[in-house]
Amino acid sequence: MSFPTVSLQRVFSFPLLPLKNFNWHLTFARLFSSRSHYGRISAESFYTSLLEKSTHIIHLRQIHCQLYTHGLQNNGFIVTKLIHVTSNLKEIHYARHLFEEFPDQYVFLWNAIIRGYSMHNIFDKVVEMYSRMRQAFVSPDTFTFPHVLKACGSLLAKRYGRAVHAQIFRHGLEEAVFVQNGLLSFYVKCDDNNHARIIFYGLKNRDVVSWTLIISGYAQNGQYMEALSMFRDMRGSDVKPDCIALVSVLKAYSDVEELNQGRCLHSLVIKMGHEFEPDLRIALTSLYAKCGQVTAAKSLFDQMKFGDVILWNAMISGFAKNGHANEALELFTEMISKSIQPDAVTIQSSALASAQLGSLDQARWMDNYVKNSKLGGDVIVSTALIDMYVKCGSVELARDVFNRTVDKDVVVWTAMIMGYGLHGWGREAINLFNEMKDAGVHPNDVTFLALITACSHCGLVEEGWEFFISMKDYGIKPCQKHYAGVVDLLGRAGYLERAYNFIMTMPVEPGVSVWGALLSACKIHRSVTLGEYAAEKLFNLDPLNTGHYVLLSNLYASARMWGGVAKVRVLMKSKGLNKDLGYSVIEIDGKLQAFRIGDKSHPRSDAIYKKLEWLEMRLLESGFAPDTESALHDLDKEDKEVTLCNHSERLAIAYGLISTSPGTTLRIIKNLRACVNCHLATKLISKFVNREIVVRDANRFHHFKDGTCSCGDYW
DNA sequence: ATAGGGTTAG
Repeated sequence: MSFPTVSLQRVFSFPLLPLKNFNWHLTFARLFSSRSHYGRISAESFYTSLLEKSTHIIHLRQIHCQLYTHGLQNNGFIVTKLIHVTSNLKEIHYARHLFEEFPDQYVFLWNAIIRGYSMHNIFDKVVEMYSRMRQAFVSPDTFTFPHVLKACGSLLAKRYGRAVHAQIFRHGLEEAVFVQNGLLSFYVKCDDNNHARIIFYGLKNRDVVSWTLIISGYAQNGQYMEALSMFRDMRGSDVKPDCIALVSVLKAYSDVEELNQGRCLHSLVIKMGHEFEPDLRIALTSLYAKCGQVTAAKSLFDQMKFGDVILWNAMISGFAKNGHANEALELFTEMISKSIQPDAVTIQSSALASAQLGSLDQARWMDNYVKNSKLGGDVIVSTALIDMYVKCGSVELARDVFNRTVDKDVVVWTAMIMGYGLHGWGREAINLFNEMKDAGVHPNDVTFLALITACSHCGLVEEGWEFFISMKDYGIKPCQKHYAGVVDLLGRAGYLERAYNFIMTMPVEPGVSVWGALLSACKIHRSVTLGEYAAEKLFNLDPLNTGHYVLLSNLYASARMWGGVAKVRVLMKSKGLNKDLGYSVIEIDGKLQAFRIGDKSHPRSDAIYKKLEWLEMRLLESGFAPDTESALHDLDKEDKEVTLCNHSERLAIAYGLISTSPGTTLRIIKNLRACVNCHLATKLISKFVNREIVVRDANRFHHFKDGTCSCGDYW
């Protein structure tokens, strides 16, 4: 069979296209020199070369026209190639046009158009074309199935995928490793590990892709042990892991925060000479960051000269998740200054960092940045912004973001419900929940957690209890957090016995969060015996958590049991634990200023203390009588700080008063829970200085105004 | 011409 040929003379007589970056003469010269037969080359190789150099749709249209000029429009080889290049240039509609006008499409043409849709993730079209192909009685081959299976997996089209599996079987392709890996990938995406395993063990020749698929399949399902034992099996086989396989295993280690195993894999990476592979760098950076090894992560990050967005994201989220909010935000601005385009994930992590910082100015800046970027429409970005505004003290601005979010999913609704709850607006939370149901969005487990917490924060005991009971109507099984939420709801309201009985009827073993909620309720209501019981459980379950010891100590102190206080102190010393020092942060002109108890480090210290004296005087005039606990004498200095409330909050208020114009809202963030005395004092202060004071404590928000607090003294 | 991985909200 002889291919149609095009003489070079005729080629040169084509009208040459005046296009930039497209040197026809050079193309011909290259063709010419690579041929032994001067003058004549096959049309196939000529157009292949031409198409490989095409960079614009205009080139393709011209080539398409030329095919007609030379009667080559029905040359399957060339048109297939044309469809390929057209798809590569994202001109999928034009590719489809080329396909449709071709007479008698055969398997090559079908594969080309299916590939085109597949590579641009237009999966419903992949399935549509595959169905049409079968209706046309064209037999799919080993090149068709991988695309079709990818589409089925991405669409989670389980039934269709099973049918495709059957067709693969009928075509006798059970030995084709590409097709079988496609099936493996399909079952992994559909969370069907049983079938994935059957395919994997049925494979005669497993390649590195098969191994990677089965490992990441287990990891995605949370079956980390199986994933890692698969990796061991792989090491025992004759298939050598490549970069992608190593990245998958590293991810499994980072997800379970297995730092030591991860380190071993790091040395394997070095041994195999992959340490400078960018993708492995990212995986390693992420591993160290997730395991809290921020310094190690940063040094890996710094060694990368040309990092892409994902590397920056890994580092920013690593900082943000480990409480290094400032470093995270510094990286974010550095990234922008280096003209690396942030994406939705970058915003997410940076918004998380802003939320931790608690600075409303910073939050507004992030919001503005998003508004001016193309990322505003992203639901995940909106959710992150809502949570950020909520944690920076502004439910109103959070609501603005919420209102302008189109296509609200359950996570956005839940974030907003949670926001209302955090600020003590339980009724608004419940109303929003009803709106959400009216909008046809189904609540999930986190939604109910948000509702129970919201009710708990403002004493809506029966409402909260009803939400807990109604979970089963939605087919949602409560987990530890829900049980802890209910214990908090009941206990905080003073129903300690009901809370205890509730714990006793739990179908699962109560965990740290449940006992912690009970102990904290016991502290509020000074129930020593039950509190000691809860503390004992906590010391067994979680012996190194400072918070539990402090709670018990405070419980003893509130009941004036100084022996108990001393006992806890000794216990803590024996475990080498120290109390967290209290501090308060206030934002003035976008700058955060932290104060500790008795802090005199600020340059304006004299003025601050003068204002503080004035505040104390006015407080006494307003009838502020510190709780009698304040007169405690049996406590050492440190215990007094905690019991009396550390005065950092009042220092921050004093600084705020002298640094802002009258009427400005003061926004304060503290690391510990609000104490009784400070809460009372701040209420009074808000009245006589005529300011709104917003305080974020370790647990929730308080809005002080006109002598009252939004929490209704219930926290 | 076809398959696997890395960042990810409440």
